[in-house]
Amino acid sequence: MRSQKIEMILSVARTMFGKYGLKKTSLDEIARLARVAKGTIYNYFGSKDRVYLEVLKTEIEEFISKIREHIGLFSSPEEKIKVHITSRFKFLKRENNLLYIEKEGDLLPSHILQLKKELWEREIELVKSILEEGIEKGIFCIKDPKIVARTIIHALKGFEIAHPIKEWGHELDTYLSTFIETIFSGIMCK
Amino acid sequence: MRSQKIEMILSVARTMFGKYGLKKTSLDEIARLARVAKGTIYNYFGSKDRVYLEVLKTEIEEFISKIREHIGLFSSPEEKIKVHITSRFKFLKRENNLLYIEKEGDLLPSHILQLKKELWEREIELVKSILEEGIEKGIFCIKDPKIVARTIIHALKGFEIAHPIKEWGHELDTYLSTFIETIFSGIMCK
Amino acid sequence: MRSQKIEMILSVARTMFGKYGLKKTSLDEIARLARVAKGTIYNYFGSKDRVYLEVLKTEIEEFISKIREHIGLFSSPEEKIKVHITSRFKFLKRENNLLYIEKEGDLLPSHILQLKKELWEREIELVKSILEEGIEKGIFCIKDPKIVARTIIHALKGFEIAHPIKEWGHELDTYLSTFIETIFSGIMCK
Amino acid sequence: MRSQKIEMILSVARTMFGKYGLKKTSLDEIARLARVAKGTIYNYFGSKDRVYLEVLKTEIEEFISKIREHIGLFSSPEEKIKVHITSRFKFLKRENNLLYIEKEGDLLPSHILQLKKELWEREIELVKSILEEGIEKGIFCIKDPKIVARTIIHALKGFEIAHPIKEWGHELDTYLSTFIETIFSGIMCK
DNA sequence: AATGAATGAGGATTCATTCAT
DNA sequence: CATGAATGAATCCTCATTCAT
Repeated sequence: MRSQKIEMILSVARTMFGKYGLKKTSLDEIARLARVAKGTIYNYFGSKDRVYLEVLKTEIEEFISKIREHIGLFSSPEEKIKVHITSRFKFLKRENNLLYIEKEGDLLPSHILQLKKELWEREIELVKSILEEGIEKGIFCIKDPKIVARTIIHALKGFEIAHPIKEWGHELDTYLSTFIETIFSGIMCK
Repeated sequence: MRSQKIEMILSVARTMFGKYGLKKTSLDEIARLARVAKGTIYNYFGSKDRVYLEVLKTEIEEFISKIREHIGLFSSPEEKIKVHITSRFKFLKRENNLLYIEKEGDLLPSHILQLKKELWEREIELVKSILEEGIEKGIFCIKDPKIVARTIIHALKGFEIAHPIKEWGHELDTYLSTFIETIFSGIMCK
Repeated sequence: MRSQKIEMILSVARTMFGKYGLKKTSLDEIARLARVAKGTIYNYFGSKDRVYLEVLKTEIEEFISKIREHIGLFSSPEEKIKVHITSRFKFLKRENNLLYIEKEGDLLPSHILQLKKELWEREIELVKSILEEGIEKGIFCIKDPKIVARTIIHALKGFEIAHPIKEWGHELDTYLSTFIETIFSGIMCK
Repeated sequence: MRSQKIEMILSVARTMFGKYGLKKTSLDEIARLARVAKGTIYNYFGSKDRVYLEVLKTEIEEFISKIREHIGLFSSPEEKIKVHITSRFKFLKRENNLLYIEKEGDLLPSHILQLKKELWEREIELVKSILEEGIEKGIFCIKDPKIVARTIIHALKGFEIAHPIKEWGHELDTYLSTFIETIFSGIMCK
């Protein structure tokens, strides 16, 4: 059971990192808003990076489990893919999201970048397994499910880059529909 | 005609920004390598951001015109799309590239992010026009060329994120082939 | 009888202070390695300095008694002086030694510096008494045994400064021989 | 020609480093007393260490040249040695001296320690050359002038350790006389 | 007696920007 | 035009010490 102070620190950190990123968020500010001494943060986490890492890890696990949960509600591979995509964006729509695109680019320490990359691989694996299920059932007709999975995830990530969360309204839904449709027309058996 | 000093500054800035990003490049260093006084840079550009902006603008124009040039060599829409994709990556493979994904993420001032976003829109427009040409010629069978264009560009950008330039070797070619194939199987008329 | 915790703290402190010095050793680290809470150290010692003081005192007593013990094995003043010198260096060669030169220089609190100074005076007294014994026996011909004692001790300390322990190999032995010889040719009766 | 600011910084730095040592002197304080911005110090020196280094270098050169100068006034080797010793202490008696013993012990960066060690070697060489001169002239009867030189310098350094400058009054003179005498009785030909 | 959470002052370093010459 | 000296705010991190439990 984590102390209230830790929770407070993590909560503030999540907000600040989400809003301003690792570099532009200072521990001074986190400490001030969390009403703790800066030293306290160091007692718990040891470094700024570690605070970021902790927040990020939590967020990643939430992200993956949320998607899995939603997917679990459906049995047809088509539905699963659709739900994956919509769940994904629903999650990313949350304010101040650390997973939302590459908020920091190259400026993140390598072990943090690594963590992010691992997340994408997990997501790709998830999609791949759905595709394979679809292939077995004779619904999807594609040669390389891994590459198609990658294409899908990449396209979704690319979309994030081009469009800041704030602008996501109806346009997003329209886009997603057409996107999903396009994808399916490429992978469904004729 | 820009003075030789300006050219020198921009040239050095391009290299440094490309290598280390906006935040991690100091004007001190640019001034030193360009063999001018820091004050001189301020005389010409007024701020660090403006220097970055200038470099970025140049690069964007180069990027677009390079792609256009390559596309112009072909007449079939399919070829044009393929060439667009390959030209794109060939350009981004160049060392110290400011356009390569979001090297800086949120750390870039908003008017610079704006500029980048405009670039992607221009690129999407480019692809869209090719798609429309294909539709007219009865080669492509899709409803909304704008969204498909977006999907293509986004997927390409997503790929950049997941794979640092350095890792681009044969894998890139394989990926691109499959990617192109997948895309085409989705948009070509049956 | 000191509690086991105190012994543990002192033991760890000795190692750490010996390795890294007063300034560069943190109580956090001592507490961690001694498997006690930092507060416990404060309960027993009151401050970091006092911990250092305690360790130093122990070491000083060991140093002096070791030398006395070795000297006691010989009866001729010449031998005693030689043995003093060699015992001295043998002791200082031990890893993580608090007495080895001025590991901390001015950074030590004045009452600790005082303690160190007292040690040297005790050592000088020791040598002086040997010299006096030699004078009585007609072996040493010197006017002021106190100053000669001082010279000897000082020269030995000066040697420590110029040559870090790690470099002590054969060179040390050669140096010591010549040093002893030089000293003796100055103090022995012709 | 160094600017007035640089001179001011170095002057303040010399005083502060001399009084409190490298670790315990903050650049904040140097900047404040020198009436410059901290950044200015970094413009000139790049780091705290470099400031210390600069001060130390100056002091070393002064030290050596002062001794040489005084020695030059005498022609007999005996006098030269005596003058070396007294000049040495006269110099070290100056307030806030960086050369006075090992003010910082192990806490100095290695390249600074190196510089200090080089100084002692230079001083030993100086004494050695005087001893050799004395041997040629048939005044000194010793086998290894290098080791004897070392012994002399070491003994002098050892003395510094045991006795803080402040306590140097008459005692110093008495000590030096006896010390010199003892040394000479050991090295002069019978 | 023992703990360990919490503090907060202190210090080195970086760098965009200004401005007098 | 060009310079480059000077600034000072901003930021991360350390650690001895206190104190409520």
